[in-house]
Amino acid sequence: MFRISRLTDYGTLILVFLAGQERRLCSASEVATGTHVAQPTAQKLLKVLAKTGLVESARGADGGYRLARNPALITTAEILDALDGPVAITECSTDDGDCVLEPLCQVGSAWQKINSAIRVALSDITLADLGHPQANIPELDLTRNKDAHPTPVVDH
Amino acid sequence: MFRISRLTDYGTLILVFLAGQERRLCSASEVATGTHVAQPTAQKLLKVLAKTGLVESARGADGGYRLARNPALITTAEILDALDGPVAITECSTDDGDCVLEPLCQVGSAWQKINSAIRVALSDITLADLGHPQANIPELDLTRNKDAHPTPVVDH
DNA sequence: GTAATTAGGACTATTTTAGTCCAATATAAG
DNA sequence: CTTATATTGGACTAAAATAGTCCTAATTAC
Repeated sequence: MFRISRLTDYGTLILVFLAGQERRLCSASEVATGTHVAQPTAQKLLKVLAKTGLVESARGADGGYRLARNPALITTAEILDALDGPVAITECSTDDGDCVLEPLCQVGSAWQKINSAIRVALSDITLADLGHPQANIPELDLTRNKDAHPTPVVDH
Repeated sequence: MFRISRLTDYGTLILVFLAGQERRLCSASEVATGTHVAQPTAQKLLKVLAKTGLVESARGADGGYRLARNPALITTAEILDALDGPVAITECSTDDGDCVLEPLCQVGSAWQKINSAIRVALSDITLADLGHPQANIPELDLTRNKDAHPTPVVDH
C-alpha cells in the first residue's frame, strides 16, 4: 500500500514539534534534539519546509524556525506535497492515429480519480489533528521502512 | 504525494487487460504482447497476482492466467495490497515509564487515520472502474517514475 | 569582528526497484 | 514415454532512489 518515506515521516514529526512550540523560534539543533532526528537531517528537512512555506525562518543569531500558520490551517495534503514532492502532471503525447498507449491512458485516468479521493481525505486532516491522535484501531504503518518509528497496535 | 511504483502500474494494466479477455486463459507472453510490458516483467507480475489470489493460473500446455473474480468484485485496495505489499502492522514496544517515542506514536496514530481514509476511497473503486475511465480533470500522475506511461492532461 | 544560525548545494553510502535469467514442475498432445 | 508449451520458484545484477552527511556562503544580534 502507499507508504510515506522516512524523511516525510521525520518532516511531519518536526512540524508537530513546532506546533507544540507555538510561535517560538526554534533552531535546527533544538528541533533535532526535541524530535530525536539527526541534526543534519533535521536541518535539511527544515530547509525544505521553509522553502515550501510551511514554516518561516529567521537567519542570524537568535534565528530559527517556526510554523508559518496555525496548525489547524495546515492540511496533511500540503505537508505531503511539500515533503514527498509537488504535483506533477505528465502530458500525454497523444498523436493522431493509432495510440499504442490507449490502455495506459485508461488506467492513468483512473489513477487520477483515486488520487482525487486521497487528496480529499488528506485535506480533511490537519497538523492539529496529527498532534492529537484519536483512539482509532491501528491499521497500517505508512512508513516504508520498518525501522522508522513504530506505530502502536491495539493490545487485546 | 503518494506514488505507485512502475511495477504496480504495469500490474494494474495487466489486470485491466485480463478483464478485457473475460474468462479466457492467456499465457504470460500473450499478456506481455497485449500490454506492451516486457515478457519477463509480465511473467513476474502474473506470478505475484496469482499468489495473491487476484488471478488464477493453469499450468502446462494450453495453460495461462485469467482473473479470479468478476472485475466489479476486485477493489483497487486489493490490487495495491497485492502489488505494493501487504498490510504490515508494526508493533510498538511501549514499555512502562518514559517513552521517548511518544511524539512518534502520536504521528503514527494519525497516519493510520489517514490510511483508513485512503483505504475507504480505494475500496470504492474496482477493476471494472479502472477499465472505464471517466472524464475527470486529471490531477496527478501517481506513477513514481516520469517515464512510466504518461497520463493525459486536459488540453484546453 | 565574533558567534550563532540559516541557505545552498554537493557528495556518498545504503536501500529499493526494475529487469532479467534459469532450473524445476505440470500438463496436453502425439 | 517423449516433446512442446507454459507456470512456479527463486536468484542475480544494473539502475534508480533514498538517507544521511558535510561544507561554504550569507545573514543577523551583540
